Amino acid sequence: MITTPKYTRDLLPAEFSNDTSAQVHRFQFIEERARDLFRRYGFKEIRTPIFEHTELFARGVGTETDIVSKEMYTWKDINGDSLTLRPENTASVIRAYIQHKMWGQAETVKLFYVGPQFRRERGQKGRFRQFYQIGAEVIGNSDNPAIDAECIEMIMQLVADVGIGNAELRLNSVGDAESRPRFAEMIRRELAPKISSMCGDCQRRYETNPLRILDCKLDHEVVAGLPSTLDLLTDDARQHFETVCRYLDARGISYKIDSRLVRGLDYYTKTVFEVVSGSLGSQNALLGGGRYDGLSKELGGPAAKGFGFALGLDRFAMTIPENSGDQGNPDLYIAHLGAAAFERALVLVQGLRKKGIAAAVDFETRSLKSSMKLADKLKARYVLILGESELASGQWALRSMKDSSQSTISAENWLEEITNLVGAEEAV
RNA sequence: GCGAUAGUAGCUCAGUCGGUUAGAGCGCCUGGUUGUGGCCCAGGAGGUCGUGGGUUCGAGUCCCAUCUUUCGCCCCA
Repeated sequence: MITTPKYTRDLLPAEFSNDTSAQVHRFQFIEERARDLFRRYGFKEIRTPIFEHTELFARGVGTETDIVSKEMYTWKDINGDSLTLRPENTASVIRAYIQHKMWGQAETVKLFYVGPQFRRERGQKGRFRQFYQIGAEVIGNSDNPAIDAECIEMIMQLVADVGIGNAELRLNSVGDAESRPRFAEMIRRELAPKISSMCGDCQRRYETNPLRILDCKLDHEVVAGLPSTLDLLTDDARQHFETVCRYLDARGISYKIDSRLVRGLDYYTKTVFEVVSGSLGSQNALLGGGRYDGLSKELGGPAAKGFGFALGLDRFAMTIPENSGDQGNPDLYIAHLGAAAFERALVLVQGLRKKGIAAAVDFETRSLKSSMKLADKLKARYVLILGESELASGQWALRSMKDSSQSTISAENWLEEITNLVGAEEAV
């Protein structure tokens, strides 16, 4: 039997999946809520290729990151190009911003994306080799803290809209280009006497990227003893961060400042944040993001500033309440008896579907009993019973599966009567 | 890449010390008299016990290998 590749999975309709966190209607529900928010906040959708030139991610994400150094699906195309399945989407969006010279059209560009990303990681709860992200980016001349605050506001609104209650927002600033060397210098100075006893990763990071040591879980006691990097921010970066905090306060958005929060992508500057949920297990980040003022230039574009975030749809789907989303069951099922009724039913569903009603009909003619069973299994809200006596009398029976009540539909006015009854409740 | 778990029916699982035709619940199909779902009752279909090798008179059960799952480390969404 051919199955899904390692650590990938099918997202299925609810009736085919016991694993609620892999049911498509939950993903659709989250996407719908997100799209509605993006519309209100003025974000337009962008769809970038699922693969790009490898160089884009190497330069954009950073060669020192885990993602680029060991998690990318990279292959050589026939013409010799090195191509890579996108491990994240921000670099692609910035690439598109540059390629299409968007800065010439609008001072501030607001884009969002929805789609699969690929990283060759070992699977685990909430982590897959093909996973889905929704993200948004604000790109332009301005690095006004109001942008940071508005994006965070929007994303926290989404968290609330989909019904996630126990999420915590963590906030930090990783500083600007001038702050970074101060962090590194401080960390090297403080850790010089202790580094030989720290873990292998930290010893390597000590040389290559000292900031990442803050992320270490093994030597967290040593890390906890370090001075806060927030004290080392340049005036500009500090002021920016304080303003973001003030703007969030004004909106009534609560957050926890975590000076050890370091993100694994190299492009972040100043504001970084993530939202975690206690109910996720070890991979507890629901979403993450921040500011990346150097990325456009790094990729050969203008010196545009940027702010963005990505949320893990798979993890959202695990966290939203049990009954979220509409499984798409029929509004009405037609139980037909006999050849004449069957042919009539085929035309009736066409009319109902044109009116926006989810009408179902079985292609086999069967007993009324098994038709009713099927309607029950399909979770149809109503059953229209169409048999010989109904056709003869012009009085059709419409049964509510919820309360077992039955009413009569007249053959002359059937479409209106049914739409009124079935469609009216639909709107509720 | 490292560590740990598990793999028996569509699903969730039981299966004793190695010993006859491998079980249960749920689901599915059929029936319980005329054209009415759920509840109940009866019957039925469905399994190379992940795969390959080995030990043995005999392997779902023991050994080795391999694949896959899940969870943790790492890292991220």
